[in-house]
Amino acid sequence: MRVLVGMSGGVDSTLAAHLLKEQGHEVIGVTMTIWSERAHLTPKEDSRSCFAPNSAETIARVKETCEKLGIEHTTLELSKNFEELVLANFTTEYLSGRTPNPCVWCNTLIKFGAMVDYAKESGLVFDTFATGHYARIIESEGRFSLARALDVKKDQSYFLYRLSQKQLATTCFPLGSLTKEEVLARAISLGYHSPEIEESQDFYDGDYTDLLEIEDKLGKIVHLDGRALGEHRGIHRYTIGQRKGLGIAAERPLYVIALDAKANEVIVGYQEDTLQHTVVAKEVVWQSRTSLDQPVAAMGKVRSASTPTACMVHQEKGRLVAHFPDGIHAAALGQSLVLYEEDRVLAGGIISEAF
RNA sequence: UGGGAAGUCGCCAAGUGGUUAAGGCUCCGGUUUUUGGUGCCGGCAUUCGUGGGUUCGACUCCCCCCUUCCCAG
Repeated sequence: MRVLVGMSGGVDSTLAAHLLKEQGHEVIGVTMTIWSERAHLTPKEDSRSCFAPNSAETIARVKETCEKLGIEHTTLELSKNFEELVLANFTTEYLSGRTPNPCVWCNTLIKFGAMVDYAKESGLVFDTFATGHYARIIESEGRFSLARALDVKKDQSYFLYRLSQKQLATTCFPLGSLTKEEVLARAISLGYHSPEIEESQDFYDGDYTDLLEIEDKLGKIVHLDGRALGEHRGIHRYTIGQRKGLGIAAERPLYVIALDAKANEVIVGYQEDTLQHTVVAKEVVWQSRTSLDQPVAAMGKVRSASTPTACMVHQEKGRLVAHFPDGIHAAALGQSLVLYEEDRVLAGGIISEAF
């Protein structure tokens, strides 16, 4: 089989490529660039984004690694797509008082979307696309569903839940059943791990508001009880649940409870005010199930870095409604609700309401 | 310029003769993290409105001045 592997130059993607080759596949490495359109924003020389590095040095390093692996390597320029499909939405969402998750959209639209298409158009021949993501794909009865990685601590299925059946059918995650420790140990023994090959791969390693290019728009910071407590420089600088950066010295810490785009106000309250029990998500992507006839028990995640929480979920028109008996804190509109049954992702969507 | 009260870190606020001048909030740094955010860890007044005085020793007692607030004008 011919496999195209998304390479960042990091330990994970490098080992993924190595494992595929070891399994006897014909492997091609690919790296995409997505920042050219906004090159002027590059905050650091070595800024990288997933397997979309910013600097020529990083790409050179990836090529070196591929040589070492004995595989071909190609770089694809996707910054226009990234700009139009991810960054434009990123900005619109923030202006609307929501908190977008660019990685979720980039994965389905760019990385596993436009880039794969573009790779084929540019003449690369491959059957499957692979990445170093920690997630698994389970096939049963002709249906593919995304599942958590065996190493739950490193699981990245939250960022991948929007992948379609078509995408999952031609994707594989070689690291899905390995732990980070195993990956690291293996990479070190193979000589693929060095100080230059850093682990961290950020979406953007500057201040995200730089990407927005939105003018400051002064407004009020208002407490739930109606008191005006201070001023803000624009609602796009805040996210629901945020504590830091309000600049208001109160008796207790204050958290952002809501963002009112119309009134240009940031609504704040105390920690207990962030507690919610119901989350509604739209733009649903079904994974292990295709619909819900009746409520089912599931584990729900409302943000990437949080442990799944027990909930009852049902379908209401095209939306998912999850009820969390024990409550959750500050689900931010625009982030994703991802539901799990055991290890499998049941479905997920964009949070449109939480209360 | 009559009467009363008060001035301790950016904000709030303990401390009333001998403390390393609490604590909370804000802020800053680190950590966690392929978004944002949370959480966690750490940092943050040699100085108590100013100037004198009493005392072995004062943020704590006394006096002047400055400032603020309340009442009366």
